[in-house]
Amino acid sequence: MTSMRARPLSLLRGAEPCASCGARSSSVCAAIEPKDLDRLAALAVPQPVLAGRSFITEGDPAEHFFNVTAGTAKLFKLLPDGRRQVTGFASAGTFLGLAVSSSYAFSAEAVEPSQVCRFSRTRLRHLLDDFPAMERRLLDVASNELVAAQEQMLLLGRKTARERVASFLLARQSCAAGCGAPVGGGGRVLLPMARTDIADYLGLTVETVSRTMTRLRTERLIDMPSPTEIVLRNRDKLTELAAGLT
Amino acid sequence: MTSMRARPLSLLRGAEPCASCGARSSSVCAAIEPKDLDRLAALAVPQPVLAGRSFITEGDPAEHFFNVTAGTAKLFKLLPDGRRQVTGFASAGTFLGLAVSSSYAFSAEAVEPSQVCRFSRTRLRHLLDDFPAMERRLLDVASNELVAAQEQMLLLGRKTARERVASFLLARQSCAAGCGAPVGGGGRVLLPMARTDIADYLGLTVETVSRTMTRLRTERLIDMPSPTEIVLRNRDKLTELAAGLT
DNA sequence: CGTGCTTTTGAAAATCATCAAGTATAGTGG
DNA sequence: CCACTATACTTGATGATTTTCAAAAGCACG
Repeated sequence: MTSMRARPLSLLRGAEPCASCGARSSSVCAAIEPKDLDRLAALAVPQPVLAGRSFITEGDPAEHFFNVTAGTAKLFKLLPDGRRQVTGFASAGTFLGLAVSSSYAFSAEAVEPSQVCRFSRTRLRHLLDDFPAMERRLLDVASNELVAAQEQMLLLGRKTARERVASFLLARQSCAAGCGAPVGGGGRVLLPMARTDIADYLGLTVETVSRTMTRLRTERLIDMPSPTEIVLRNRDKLTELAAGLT
Repeated sequence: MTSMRARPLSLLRGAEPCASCGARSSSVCAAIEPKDLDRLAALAVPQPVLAGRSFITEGDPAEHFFNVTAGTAKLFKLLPDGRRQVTGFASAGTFLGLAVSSSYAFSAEAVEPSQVCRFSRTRLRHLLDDFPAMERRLLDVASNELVAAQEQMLLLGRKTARERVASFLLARQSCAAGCGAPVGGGGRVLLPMARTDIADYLGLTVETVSRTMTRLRTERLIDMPSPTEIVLRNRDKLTELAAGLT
C-alpha cells in the first residue's frame, strides 16, 4: 500500500510551530490563546505522511492524538476477511483519536501526501486540565462528528446507490468550503481519494460507484473532466436526489 | 403512533430527586458529587414518556438535553418519503441531545414506558462551567458513542443480513449487562423494541429480520420463547458470525 | 513503450426488497 | 369471559438493485 495517485509533495517536512500552522484556525488548537501557543507547540510533533501510508492502526494501543494539518486521510475499519468500511475522511483541521478505550477503534491512512501533528495522549490530557476551553472545543468536535455519523448511518442504511453518490458529492463540496479541503470555483469538487475509498465509504462496490457517476454524467447532473475532478452542473437536482426525493 | 407492546407501567410519575435516581450511577450525572446533587436536581425536570410517544423531534430547536432514567427509547432519522434509520437505542443512563447546532439532528421516541430527565440546555451549560468533571464525562460519553457509531457504519455498509442480526443480538446482551437494559440469566436477551425498529436499526426490512431470526433458530444458534425474548444458545458461533467469519 | 494500477463497461448471479397472505397476540367492548 | 379487531410477526413467491465475475480502456511511471 504505497503511494498511488500523483499530487505535488509540498511542505512535507520541517517542524513548524503551532503559531504558523495553517490548520490551527480550523482545528481544536484554535482554543489556545496565542500567548499559550508555545505550551501547545512543546507537545506537538509534526510528522509528514506519504500517500498510502497509515499512521493509525485499529486495535493498536492508543498512545497519541493526531491533528491533520495538511492533505487528506481516510479512516476505516476492517472485517477479518478484508471487507472495509471507510468511516470518514479527515482533512486539514480534523482531530483524530478521541476514544476512551486504550486502543484505536479505526485505522487512518493518508490518501494524498499529508501532514499530521502527533500529541502524546497523557500529556495532552494534562494540558486540557489547564485549558478547559480546548476541552469544550473537543466536545463540540465530538458532537459534530456524532451528528455526521448519524447522517452517514441514514445514508448507509436507507439510501440507494444513486442517492449515496449524490449525497457524497454535495457533502464534499460543502465540506470543501469549510474544512480546508481542495475546492475549485463554480460547482467544482476535487476528490483526492480513489474510487475504492469512495465505494468503501458509501457501502458500495467500485463498479457501482463508477456506473452511478457515469449515469449522473450522461444525465448532465455532473461533469467529469477527470476522475478526480467533478463539476456539479445541477446542484438543485442533486440535492433532491441526495434527500431521497424523486 | 400510540402504545404498542405491553409492559407494566411503573414509577412513571413523580419527581424523585437526583439523589435517589437509579440511573445516576450509570449516567453523566455520576460526575456530580453527592453534596452538589441539589444543584443538579434544581435543573432536572423528570418526565414520564408513554410507549410510542416521542420527546425529541428532528429539526426542532434544541432547547433541552435529556437523560433517560428508565425504559428504552429509539433514536432515528427520517427521509422525506418515510424511510427511517434508527441510529441507536437509549436505555437508562443514556444522555441525549449533544449537538452544537441549534436544532436536533434526530428524533427520539419511547419504545416502552419510560422516564427521562429534561435539562435546559443553557442552564446545564452554566452548570458545566462549575463542574468540569461533568464536562469531561460528557466528552467520554461522546467519544464512546462515536466508536459505537463507527462500528454501526461497518455493520450497515459491509455486513450481511445474517451478520447484522447476530451482531445486534450480541450487542444487546453485552449492553444489557452494562447499561441497565433488561437482562435475563444465561444467554437471555430481552428486546423491548419492535421488529420494525430492529429492521430500521440494521438497515433491513422487517421480513428479512424475521426470516433471519427464524433461520438462526432452526440452526439452534438461538431460541425464541417469544418474539421479545431471545436466548443465545451458541454464543461462539454467533460471535464468529457477527465478526464476519464463516 | 511496456507494466501496473485505476477506472470504466458488460453480463450473470445473488442477496435482499417488495408484494401478498396467513398466524399469533394484545387490547377492546359487549 | 369471550368474541372481535387491530397490530405485530411470520412465511411464501416474485422481482430488482446491487454484487460478482470478467475484461477493456485510460493513465502514470519506469
